[in-house]
Amino acid sequence: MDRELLKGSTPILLLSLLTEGPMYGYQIIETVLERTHGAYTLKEGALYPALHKLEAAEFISSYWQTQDNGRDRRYYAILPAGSTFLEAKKKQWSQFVNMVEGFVTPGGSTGSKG
Amino acid sequence: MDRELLKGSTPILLLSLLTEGPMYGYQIIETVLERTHGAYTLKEGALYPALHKLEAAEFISSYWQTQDNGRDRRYYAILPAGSTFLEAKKKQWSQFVNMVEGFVTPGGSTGSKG
DNA sequence: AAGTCTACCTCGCAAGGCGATGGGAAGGAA
DNA sequence: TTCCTTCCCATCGCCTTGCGAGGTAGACTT
Repeated sequence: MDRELLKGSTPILLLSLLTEGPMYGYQIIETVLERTHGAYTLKEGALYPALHKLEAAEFISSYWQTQDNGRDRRYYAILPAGSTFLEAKKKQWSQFVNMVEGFVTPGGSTGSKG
Repeated sequence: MDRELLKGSTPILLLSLLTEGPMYGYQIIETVLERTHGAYTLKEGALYPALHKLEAAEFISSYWQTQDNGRDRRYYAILPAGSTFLEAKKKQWSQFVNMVEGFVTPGGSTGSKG
């Protein structure tokens, strides 16, 4: 997986994931790993800064939760503003994909959805 | 258009464009502008370094050509190695798109093509 | 006690796009 | 001639983002 391709798409990934419910960092990494069948390992050095940035922008919120074994985990949950932002990002995403595909397959569908 | 999304996709754009025939820098900028109906302006600060890098990697070659009016233009043409590279990049691209879409639409098609 | 797993986080680096800036030639207007 | 616009090339510093490496620490296993 080309890392450069990832740049800018991490917020979409994170926000989409959190739409399904609150998750904690380590869980996010594992989930991404599972769903991509090991193809993409979200790195901690990318995840945590991204999460913090999203929280600073008030697109997500976090709270610590203690497990039965006494360990604490920091959960992240999406906020309404985050959902709005996600929708906008999704539109940008499909426009972007359509644009690239338009060049890759000039004869094909330039795409009218989005 | 989110610039961060662009990172890493410029070589695909450039190589795809050059597959249609040799082009010069200014022409590439104009073509992208036209085809995206003004949505995406390929910046010179992104274009030329990318072109030079592609040439250094021997994926494209360049030659100066004098016009009727005496002005010189630097044309870029794709090389066989560039075509091979493009195909690999395209595969990466669709895998990447599939991955992101898999998260954006968890219930939808996780995608089996690519 | 040592090792492993979970779970958090930060730092320095590299890569790539952007805005700014600059050089220079052709062509038309004043 | 001078000025402006268009065409055409290119570089530089800045910013953002992902990555590898490193650090902290509690719980459980050996």
